[in-house]
Amino acid sequence: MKSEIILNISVDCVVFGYDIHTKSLNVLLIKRYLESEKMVLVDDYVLTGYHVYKNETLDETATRVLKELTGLTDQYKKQFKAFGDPDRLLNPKDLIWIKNAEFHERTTTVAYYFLLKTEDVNLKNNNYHAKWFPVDTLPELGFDHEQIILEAYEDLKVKCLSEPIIFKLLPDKFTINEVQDLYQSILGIDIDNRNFRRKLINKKYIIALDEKQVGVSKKPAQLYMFSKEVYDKVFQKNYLISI
Amino acid sequence: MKSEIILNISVDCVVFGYDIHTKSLNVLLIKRYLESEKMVLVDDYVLTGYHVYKNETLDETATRVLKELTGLTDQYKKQFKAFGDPDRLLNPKDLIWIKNAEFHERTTTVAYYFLLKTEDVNLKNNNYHAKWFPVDTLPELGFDHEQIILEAYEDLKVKCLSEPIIFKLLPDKFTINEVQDLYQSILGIDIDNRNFRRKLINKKYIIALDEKQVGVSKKPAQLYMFSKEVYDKVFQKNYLISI
DNA sequence: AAAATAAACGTAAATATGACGTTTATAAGT
DNA sequence: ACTTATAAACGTCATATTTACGTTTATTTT
Repeated sequence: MKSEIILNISVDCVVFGYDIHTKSLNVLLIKRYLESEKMVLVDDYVLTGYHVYKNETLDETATRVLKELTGLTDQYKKQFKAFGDPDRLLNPKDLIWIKNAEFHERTTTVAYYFLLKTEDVNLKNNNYHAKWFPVDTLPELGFDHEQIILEAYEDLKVKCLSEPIIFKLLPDKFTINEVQDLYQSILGIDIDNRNFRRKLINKKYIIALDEKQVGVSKKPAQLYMFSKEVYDKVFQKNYLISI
Repeated sequence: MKSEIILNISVDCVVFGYDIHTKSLNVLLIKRYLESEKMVLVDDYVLTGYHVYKNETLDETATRVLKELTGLTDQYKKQFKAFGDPDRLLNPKDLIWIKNAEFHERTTTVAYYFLLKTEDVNLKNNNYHAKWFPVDTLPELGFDHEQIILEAYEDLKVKCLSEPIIFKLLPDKFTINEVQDLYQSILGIDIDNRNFRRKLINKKYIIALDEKQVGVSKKPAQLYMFSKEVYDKVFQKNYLISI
């Protein structure tokens, strides 16, 4: 039996948003819907994604998908993995049926993650029932999207230890303790504040500002910024992290 | 003007092979050929790759492609990036023509790299004119394959500093100096032998064997092995490499 | 003015690193 | 049997980093 296969290529986006107030790392998810005449909602969540347009690069698709959902452009994004199992979009019960069909669709998705601040996203009037979920308490997810999120999260954990992407999740001006809270949220560990503080302040690319917190009800903390210029200069040499 | 687009999905494989004797990290390339009636060779090289079969996962395609070229199975492989620019397979001169065509093909490729020992590959009687090239002196490459190789190499450089993948490129029993030579080849740096030696020997997962080199014309070196079991135990805790 | 508290500073021991000098075991040559 | 050449292996010291804690300070609230 000869059976046709219809290939699709899509981009799925894991949008990580950090909430500096609740100190939680979240993922932005939308309600799954069936693509019939009307949008019929299903009772689980999925990542946002879309198929790749004709003259579009994969990066451009990812950027478009993020903009459509959040209105944001120019956010940190990283392509981290392609998912292409033949049956990745099917429920187990559909499998027997599909094996005998005359054709079936197959969608390979290239997965990206974005790093941004939850406060930068306005979820009012969005058409997707989009909602933030803490990365450690995800809802039921459609397709293979739970796996995609978990792999994105793993990549983020590793990457945040070797590159200064953490600062994409923080405001331009931040306190040392806010950085520590963020590391603790992402990695799920406790860090000694006194050692962390010393280590971070000693970095040349962490620059103390002439400014302190305002509107806090305790001793206001010193504000710092991250200098990408300094970072890039410093790290031209330091290839040998360990071995 | 309405124009059709034909989607293809392929897997391309960057096969890294380390030659312990010449101490060089190589990439296995084949001659590019035109898919007309007969195989017409072109004067540049490309990676091995193939389209993804109907019921195949991406990983399975990569495994199949490696086996077809080298006969090898069970080698370390890593999917590291998808390349999907709309015109990535075209020469610049084709671009004007294609923009007005009624349809054009577009191939998204999911790129993998493999780590293995050159000596494990038998290149006699291969149908692809396959040849090893040192990673720092690549020949002219077709399509966007030079970029793919360079990105694979970058990924390898970073990854070999944080994970023990280096040992996939060495025989089961190796000397300290062989490990040093390999790091130096990959990273393109010089490492102090005395410090490197101390550091490596202190790792719990580097295990001294009851064996020495044979057939060398100098003092024969102690042989060691890498223990994945010990490594996995040790690194359950050590999440915080730095920060 | 006192209390509460997060921010910020300090210290000493242990460990790791970087930059070197020295000794040793072996095969090959005499 | 001795010497030589050479890669392998070991040693040292100063400096830097990490770990595990204790203490002080600046600010707001009571």
